[in-house]
Amino acid sequence: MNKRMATPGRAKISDVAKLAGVSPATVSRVLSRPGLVAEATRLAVMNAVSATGYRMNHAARNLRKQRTGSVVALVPNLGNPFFAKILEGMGRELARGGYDLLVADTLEGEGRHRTLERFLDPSRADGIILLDGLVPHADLDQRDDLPPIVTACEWIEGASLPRVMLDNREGGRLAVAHLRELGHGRIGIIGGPSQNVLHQARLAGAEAAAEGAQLVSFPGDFTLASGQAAADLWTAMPDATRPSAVFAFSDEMACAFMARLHQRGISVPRDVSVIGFDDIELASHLTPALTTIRQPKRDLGRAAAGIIIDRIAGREIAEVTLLVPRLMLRDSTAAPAGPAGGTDRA
Amino acid sequence: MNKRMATPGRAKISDVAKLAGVSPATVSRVLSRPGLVAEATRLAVMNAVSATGYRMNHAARNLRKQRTGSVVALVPNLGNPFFAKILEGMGRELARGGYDLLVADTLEGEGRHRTLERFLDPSRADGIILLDGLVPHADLDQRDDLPPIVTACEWIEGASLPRVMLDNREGGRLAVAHLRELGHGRIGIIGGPSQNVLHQARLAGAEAAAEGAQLVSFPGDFTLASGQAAADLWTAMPDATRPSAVFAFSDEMACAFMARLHQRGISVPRDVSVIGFDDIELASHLTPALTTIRQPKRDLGRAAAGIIIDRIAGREIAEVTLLVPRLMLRDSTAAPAGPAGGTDRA
DNA sequence: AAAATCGTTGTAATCGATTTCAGTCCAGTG
DNA sequence: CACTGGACTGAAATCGATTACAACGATTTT
Repeated sequence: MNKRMATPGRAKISDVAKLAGVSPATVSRVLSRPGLVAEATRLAVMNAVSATGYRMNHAARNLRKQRTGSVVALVPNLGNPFFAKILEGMGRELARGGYDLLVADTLEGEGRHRTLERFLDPSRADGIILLDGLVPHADLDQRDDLPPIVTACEWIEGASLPRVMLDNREGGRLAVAHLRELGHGRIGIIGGPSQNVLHQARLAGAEAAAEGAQLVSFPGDFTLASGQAAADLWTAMPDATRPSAVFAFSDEMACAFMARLHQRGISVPRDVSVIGFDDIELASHLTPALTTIRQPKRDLGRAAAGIIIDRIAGREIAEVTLLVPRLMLRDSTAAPAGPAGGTDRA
Repeated sequence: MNKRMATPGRAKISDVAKLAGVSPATVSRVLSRPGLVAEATRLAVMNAVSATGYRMNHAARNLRKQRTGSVVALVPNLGNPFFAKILEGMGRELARGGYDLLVADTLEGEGRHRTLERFLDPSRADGIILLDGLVPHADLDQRDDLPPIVTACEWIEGASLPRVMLDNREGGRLAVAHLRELGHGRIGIIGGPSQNVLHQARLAGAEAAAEGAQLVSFPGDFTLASGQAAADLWTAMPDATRPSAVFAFSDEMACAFMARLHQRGISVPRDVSVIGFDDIELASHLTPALTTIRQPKRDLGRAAAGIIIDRIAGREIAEVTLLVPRLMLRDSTAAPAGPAGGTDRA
């Protein structure tokens, strides 16, 4: 029953103004700073607004105010469940700050560079949260024609952009220290691409904690497929060199690794211990429940959001924000079966 | 070494025009319809463009052209890995059509209604793909001030909006038919919220295929937690009424169900068969590999994208697009252990 | 030789909201 | 009574790109 503009388009601010018998300026004021307007006028305008079903035109407002009211998060791959909770935390925090969160996929490889260029634009977003470390170094930190940027989770080596991330090194250290404590002396690592910053940091931590233990590398790229492949490699190794425990740099790889081993009749953790990284929601619902290094994902998202908000507002911010990882002890790790009658030695 | 606007802002079209010695109109033409401009002029303009580092202002363009060049997908929960592949297919198809895909989370519950209202706006998106069925019926299909909308996966009962979705009824039928064929006579159903459209359709299919078999309902809401809870209920049932097979309406519930049973020493599929729904990427990497009903997720995304593109272009479109489900036979289902010495009866 | 046409370019209006600046009106003050 | 100041409102400029329209020279047509 509303008396809306039956016309093709929608009511604009001047229509509302006309109906209320005031100027467009006044309508604008009622909508953005009601305090400036006399009570009676305000009511008249409000009535006109609802009578016309008026809704602001974003393009016009953005053009005039030179801001968009939204922050864009660029992720390398929406398919990765790992990002889900991060984005959730981010969205909530941004909402509190009055921003909308929009997520775009950089579609790894292919159009990556192009997608990035398209969104790195102050006329599209007030700020950018970059969760993809594989962007061409570019001079992202020097160009003056970009909106504020913060990198989260991954980061870009060499660029001086603010970063929010897990202490990945410490995470790697925790995992290997745990396996060492259980008594494992030969530890497999299913890592990421070798130039990946997360890979490097976690590996550094792992090496630091290895001490006497030997680390054996399996190729990986964080995907299920590579976890499965690692399982085949592991199975094919001679007993002498085969690690008694494996540290996968993502829960997905750990999951696929375990599943493949199970298919081949190998039992986790009896025959081999497995520890993952991330603590995705599913990790505790796997068989066996996966021991892993937890990233506080919601906090990470929240932190990144907080920082981008501050940067947009021109406030000073921390260059690096490190969150602390935590070992989630579950059922996929155990002491190694003695190499030849092990347990009695204890 | 680029000679960029050193000034606070960026070069605008008039700066480029000045440098190239032409009018802004010509620059605009070079950028959008180069064919209209003489070769020499075109080159001069291109040079000026790269010399100034000019980049178009989206807000201005959107305002003038009355379009945004992007499509917004509204999902109820970014955390659900199920959406990942759908969004991926969607993004690619939209890119081919010249649109950007932006994803926003409706943040189930809380701000849902508000988020929706914010994005349902032609000045924000040229089209909306709604993956959340729980929006207030609203008169979404009748209002003339909204951009084109298509619902995908879920849909809104009663509204006459175009829909793209799996044939959920058929999916339910396939699952139960499979279990029947294996010889299960009492089948548990871990469903969704009872008013959920997916739940209803799948249940209808399940019932249609049940024939003599008895269906036993467990409460569920598609989450891991509810799958786990169902496992506890199942375990607590007396042998006489306990189903020998369970059909979960999501892979996540199936996964949590299996993991919990495993913890309690119950073996799948020996003691109970489990079938899921969705075929998320992880499904084949679970232990045991999960038998499930596959949704062609990428196709679904692609189809939804295609339809919104057509709607935006004003072309006629199909009101309902049904994709066909497929049974993915893996290791979590098997014939029931004979109620009392079963197998010999065959 | 005049007229019509084509290719190319510039002028200026336009999209819709915000905001500066300059009033107008009225109450309070000296 | 003239003046200051405050509360409120409107006129008009502005954000930056697009595009309808007009204009111009050069060529082709009649």
